[in-house]
Parts: sequence; C-alpha cells; structure tokens
Amino acid sequence: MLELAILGLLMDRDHHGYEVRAHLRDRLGLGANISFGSIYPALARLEREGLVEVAVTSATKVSTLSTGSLSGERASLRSLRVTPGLNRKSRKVYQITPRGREEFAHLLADPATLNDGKNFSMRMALAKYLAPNARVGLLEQRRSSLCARLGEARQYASNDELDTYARSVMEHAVQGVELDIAWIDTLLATERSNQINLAPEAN
Amino acid sequence: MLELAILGLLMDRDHHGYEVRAHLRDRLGLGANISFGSIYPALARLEREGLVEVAVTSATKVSTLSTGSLSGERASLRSLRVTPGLNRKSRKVYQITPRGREEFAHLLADPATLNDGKNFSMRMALAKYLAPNARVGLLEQRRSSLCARLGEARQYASNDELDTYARSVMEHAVQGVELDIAWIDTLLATERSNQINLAPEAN
DNA sequence: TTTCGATATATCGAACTGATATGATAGTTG
DNA sequence: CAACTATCATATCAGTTCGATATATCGAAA
Repeated sequence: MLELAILGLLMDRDHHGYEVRAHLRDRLGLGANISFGSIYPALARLEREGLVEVAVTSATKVSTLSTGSLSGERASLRSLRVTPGLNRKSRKVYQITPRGREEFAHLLADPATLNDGKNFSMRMALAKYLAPNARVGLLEQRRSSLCARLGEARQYASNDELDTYARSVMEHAVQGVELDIAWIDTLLATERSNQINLAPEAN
Repeated sequence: MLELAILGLLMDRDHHGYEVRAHLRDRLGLGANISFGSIYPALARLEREGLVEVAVTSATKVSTLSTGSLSGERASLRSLRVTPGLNRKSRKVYQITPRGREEFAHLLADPATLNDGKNFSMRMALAKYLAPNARVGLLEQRRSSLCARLGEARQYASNDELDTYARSVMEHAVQGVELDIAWIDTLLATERSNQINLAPEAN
C-alpha cells in the first residue's frame, strides 16, 4: 500500500524521502505521519524492483576548499556515496521509471488490492489518474463493502449484553460507516453527472 | 494494544484464542477481524509475562478405544501437548491472573499509551473498569488531540493545489474528525451529569 | 557562539497482517 | 451411511509497518 502511495506522489514530480512523508499526510490523506521506518524501506524496495530510481543525490554546498585537486569522477563518487558517517548532507531525489508508471496504473485500478478505509481514501486522492469507469468500479466496490460492514456494526450495537460504554462505541462505529457511505454516494453522484455532461447523446 | 484488549476480555470471563477474535470485533469495536497471527503470539506473550495462564486444555471426546492401556499421567501429557500434528482437538482456555488484573488496570488508565482512534475506542468499550476521573481524563485528552487533528485536517483541505478528488478526501477526513469530537462531547456530558447525580451537594 | 529546531537518511526490534497448514467436529445431502 | 462442507481451533511464516534511536547538516535566534 505504501508503495502505491509513493508511486502516486512521484507521478506528479520527483521527491526525496523526507518530503514524501509530508505529502502522504497532506495530499493523500494518510492522517498521522507515516514513520520513516516504513518509507525508506519502501523506497528501497521500489528501487530494487526498478519502479523508481535515484535522479539526483545532491550534496548541497560541496566545500570548494578540498575538492580542487579531485577529478570529476572522484567528486561524483563522493557525492553518490550516502552511507551514514559521511560528513556532508545527502539528499536522494527519487524519480518514477516508465515501468513504475505502468505498475502504478495497474495497482491503482486493481480492485483486489482495495483493503481498508485508508487504502480507499489514498486511492481516491489519486483518482485523477483513473479512468472514469475504473473510478466508478472502485466506488461501487467500496460502497458494497461498507453496506455489509454497516449491517454487522448495527448488529453488534444491538447486542444487549453490552454495557453503556461499549454500546456507545458500537453506535459511534455505525455513525462512522454511515458517514462513509454518504461520502461515497456524493462521489458517485458526481461521477454520473460528469458522464452525462461528457456524453449526453450516449445510447 | 492487543494485550490490553485481550486482558479486558479476560476480566469478564475466561476465553480461548479463537473466541477472543470474535469478541475483539463485536464487543470491543475493533472493526475488522484481528488476525490469528496477532492473537496467538499476544496470548503467548501474556502467558510468558505471567499475566494470563492456561486454565484448561480441553480435548473433547478423548477416544476411549486407545487410551485404555495408558496411565493417567501419560493421558494428561497427551492432552496438554498441543504441537501441530496431534490427532485430537486442543482448546486452550486462558484465565487472567491477579498480576494480569493489576497490569490491566494500570494500562487501561495510562494516558501515555493512548495512541490512535482504535486504541481509544477499545478503551471506551472497557470504560466500565475505569474510575470516573480516569474516564474523564482520557476523554479530555482524546478531545484535545482530536481538536488539534481537526485544525490540521482543515488546513490540508484548504490547500488549493489539490484536485477535486484529493480535496474531497480531505473534506471527508474533516467530517470524520468532527463526528468523533461530537461523540466525545456526548460522552463527557454524560460523565458530568452522572457526577452531579452522584454527588449533588459537592462544594 | 553555541544552541536549538528543522531537514535528511538509516537501522533495529517488536508488532501486526494475510496466507497457509493442519486437524477436529458437526451437519447435511446425495 | 459415506462423503462433503462449514465451522471450530491452533499454529507458523514471510513481509510490512511502527516507534525508537542514531547520526549529521543547516539556518536562525539568543
């Protein structure tokens, strides 16, 4: 899931790891900060799979005092080496590859990898990259799984063995699911009105 | 977090692992099914720490055909051994220990371990075991963190670089937080009216 | 000037997921 | 009645994620 989110960010423009975290939060709606212990390994996996590559390893303000006698090759080696312990700032800027773009399109549209609410929200935040029919497909799948969930939640809330607090938790869960369904419905309504506007003489 | 939830279930009565999963879902509001890959290791941890113990290992319908020549000791060994490959049903029923009850009370009231929404809901489902002041404390802490979150979410939603879909995701997140705050407020109101009813002549 | 907060990468252990394996028991159906 | 299926029940594994921690740079303020 993180890999899809990161690929989605890189579809727009290049990013480095530290930047990725902020965007996962404020552009993809992944609420709390995702830990770097997830992000850096995910970037490493994507790189290993050839879906992203390091575009630039910038070492800001390379001191011109000591590099005077270094050949260009040795200087570039120095700036590419990013093992900890190096004495200058390293900043690996990642870029999505053509294969990465393919994989992104495939993953984003794949209904089999749609697991939970966070996953769905993240995909909707990237929905501009989806074909309209794929968008509607994901929305309808999500809607039906939420309806199932609503039935379960209502059942749990009506369990008369629950004390006041536990019952309140269950009722709140029901309200949460209802809110989610209402949201999906507004999104579906928008999709349908767009289809009508774009293809009024269809049929 | 799982350990606290399991201890909470065992406060009420003994359970075996398979049963725990259903109750995490329908009594503690931990929505989707928690995987057994979480539950069994958690039970093993709790047992290792001495917070729970195996009350009974029941082997329903021990075949009386082959056990005729077995001594009582060997028969009990057989029913206690639960390594895979055994040819009879094993069912480990867990019981909370006195130290487990202490640890439960401590963990449940500890505001430092209150991380996310799921954690909070789970604690509220167990709130009958909390002292009223601890209950109000947790509610107020949750409220203030939700208010902070609301501010952030509103800020993200007002980012004008977002496309329609991403903005919709952010606005939905805002509504979710608002619903959560409204819930907390009803719970706080209930707590306060209870305090007035129980101690009307305070001050 | 040095100290502080933000920027930036990386690693580690522990926890959780989803998949998979194994087998017991109970019901049902051809 | 035998075979099949669903549910009950425990367990392990690889892979993912979290939270904490370490390290180092940079700009700004005290």
